[in-house]
Amino acid sequence: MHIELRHLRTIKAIHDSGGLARAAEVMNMTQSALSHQVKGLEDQAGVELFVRRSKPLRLSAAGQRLLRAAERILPEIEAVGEEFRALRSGRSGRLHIAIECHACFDWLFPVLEQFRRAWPEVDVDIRPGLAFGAMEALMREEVDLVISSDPERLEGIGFNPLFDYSPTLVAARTSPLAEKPFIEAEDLRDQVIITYPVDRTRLDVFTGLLTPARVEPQAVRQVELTAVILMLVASGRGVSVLPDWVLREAKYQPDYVTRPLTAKGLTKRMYAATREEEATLPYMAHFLRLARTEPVKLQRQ
Amino acid sequence: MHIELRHLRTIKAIHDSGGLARAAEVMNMTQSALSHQVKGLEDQAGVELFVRRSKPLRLSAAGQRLLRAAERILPEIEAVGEEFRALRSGRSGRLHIAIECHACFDWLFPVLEQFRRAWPEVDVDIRPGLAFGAMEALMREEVDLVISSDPERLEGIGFNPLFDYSPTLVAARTSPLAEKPFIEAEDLRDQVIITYPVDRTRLDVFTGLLTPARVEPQAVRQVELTAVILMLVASGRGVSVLPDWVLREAKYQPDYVTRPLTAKGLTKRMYAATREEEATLPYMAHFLRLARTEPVKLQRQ
DNA sequence: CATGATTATGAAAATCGCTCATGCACATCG
DNA sequence: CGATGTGCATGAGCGATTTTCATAATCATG
Repeated sequence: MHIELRHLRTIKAIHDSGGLARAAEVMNMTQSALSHQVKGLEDQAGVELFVRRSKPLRLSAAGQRLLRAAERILPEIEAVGEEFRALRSGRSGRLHIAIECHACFDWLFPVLEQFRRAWPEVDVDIRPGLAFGAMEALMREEVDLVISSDPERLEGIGFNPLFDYSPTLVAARTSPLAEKPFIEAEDLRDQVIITYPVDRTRLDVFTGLLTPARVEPQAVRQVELTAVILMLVASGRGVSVLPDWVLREAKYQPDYVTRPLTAKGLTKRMYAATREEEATLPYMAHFLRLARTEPVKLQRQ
Repeated sequence: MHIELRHLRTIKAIHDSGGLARAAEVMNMTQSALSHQVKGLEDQAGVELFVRRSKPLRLSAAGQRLLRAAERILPEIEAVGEEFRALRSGRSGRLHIAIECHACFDWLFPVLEQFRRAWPEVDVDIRPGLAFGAMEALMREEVDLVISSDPERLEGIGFNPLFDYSPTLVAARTSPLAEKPFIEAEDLRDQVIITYPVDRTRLDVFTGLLTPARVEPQAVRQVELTAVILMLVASGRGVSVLPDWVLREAKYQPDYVTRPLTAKGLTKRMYAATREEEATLPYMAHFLRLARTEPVKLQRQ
C-alpha cells in the first residue's frame, strides 16, 4: 500500500473543512481531484475511509485512524520545513566543534554559553576524542569548526586567527627552575614534563622548544585534567608548559612560579578552522567574534 | 515545499544502505531515480541533504534532521498500513455500542470482558448518552451496534435477536401488591413507579402494560442506578418493573417480592441492531454469539 | 418534487517520476 | 601513468499518475 503525505493532507482538509468542495477550495484543487484521490486510496487500502451514506462526507472508523496519523505526522513535516527555512535564512545551523587543544575548554565553555544565548536554534556540540583527524572530520562535514594552533594549507578550509598566547612553564616554587628568569630547552633535560595525553606534535613544549633543540626530557607523564597537572606540579612531581591563560590564577599563588620559554618568550596563535564558505554564515561569524574577544576579557579578570 | 513520504523512504534507504546504488537496489529503482529525487528535494528545500565531498554519499546536518523525521514517521505509516490490513482481514475493527436499555450494563460488561480477550485488536467502547437517536447514530456509522428491545424496519439495519426476558414487577414484601399472584395495569394506578430516566416509549411498564390500558400511575420517579432503584423499592417508596435477569438476586431476598405482569406473564425479546453488511464480520458474529449465550448463563448462576 | 448542495465519474490534459544511456569525478592498481 | 572500477550526476523521453473539465448521480429540504 502506498500512502503518501498528499493523502494525509487531503484527509485532514476534508475533515477540517467538512466536505470535498470546501477542502478542494482550501487546497487549490478541484473537487474532482480530491474525489479521485480518496477513491484511489480507498481502493489501495481496501478500506472505506469515509461514510458515503450521509452527504457531507464523514470519516469512517478507518478514516479516523488515518486522520490521527495525519495529525501527528503533518506538523512534524511542517516543523522540518520550518527548520530548513531557518537554515536557509541563516538563523539555524549546526556548530559541532572539535578541539585539538586540551586546555581550550577553559575559554571555550564561557564562549559557548554566550553563543547559545544569541543563537538558540543552532545545534551546538563539542566533539572530543577526534583530536587526531579533526581536519579530515571538518572536510567531511562531520564537524563544523576545529580549534587548533597549527594552521595548514588545506583545500576549502580557512584558518581564522583568534588570539595569541604564550606557552609558559609552570613549576613548583621550590623547583630549581624557579631561579631562572626564562627557560631554555637544556633546562628541561633533567625534568619530568607533565603534558596532556596527546601526540608531541601538538604540544607546544615539543614543537616550540624541545624538538628543534633535539632535547629529550628525563620523562614525560601524561595527565588528562588541567587541575591535576597543576596539583602534580605544585607537589614537585614535574613541570609543565601550559598556555598563559590557563595560568592566570596560578601566577599569583605562592605554590607556583611561571616562566617564559626562551629569552624573548614564545608566542603562538590560536585558530578556528572552518570550511571557507561557512566562515561568513551569520552565526559562524558571531562565534568567531566571540572566540576572538571573550578569551581576552577572561584573561583580564 | 512539498516533502513526500517517498523522499523520507529514499533518505532512509540511502543512509541505511550507505550509498545511492545500494539504496536503489533495495528500493527496486535505478540509481538515477534516487539521484534525481534527492536533487529535486534539495532544490525545493534549498538545503543540501548530503555531503558530496566524500564519495559514499553521507548525510549533512540538514539530512540528519530529515532522517530523524523519517525514523519517526515511517513506522507510523507502516502501523496504519498494518491496521488497515488487519481491518480487511477482519481481525480488527470498531465495536462502539449504544444501549437503549439501561439495565443492560448488567450483562453487557461481562460479555465485553470476554470479547476483549478474544479480539484484542478491536476497538471496543460503550457510548451512553445517545439513547435517543441511537438508530440514527448506527446508520451514520457513529456507532456499530445498538442494544434495543424495539426492532424497527430500517434500511440497511438488521436486528439480531439475543434472548427473551420478562419485565417483572418488584415491590417491597410489605407492599399490598405482594398479595397478588400477577400484576395488571389497574394495580399500578395508585402506585409510585420507579424507572430509569428515559422516555416512556422505551420503558416496558409503559409500552407493555400501562399505555395500552391507558392507566396513569400515581407518580413516576426517575432514578439512574439499578441498585438505587432496588433500595427505594425495598424501603417501600415505590415499585419498579425490571427485566427478570436484574432481579435474579432480589428474587430470593426477604425484602422483595417479584410478580409477573399479566396473567400469562409478559415476554420481550432483546436485540442487537447492526448494519446488515457488518453482522457477518467475524468479530461481530462472535460478539452476537456471546451476547446470546452469556446472559443466559449469568441468569442460571 | 423541485432545487441547491454535494459527491462521483469518464475522458482528456498536464504533470510527475522513473528509466536509459551516458558523462563526470575520484580512487586504486598493475 | 594510463587503465579500470566505483559511485554519483544529468538530459531526454516514456509511461504512469494526478489533475482538470464537463457532466451525471445522489442527497437534503422546503
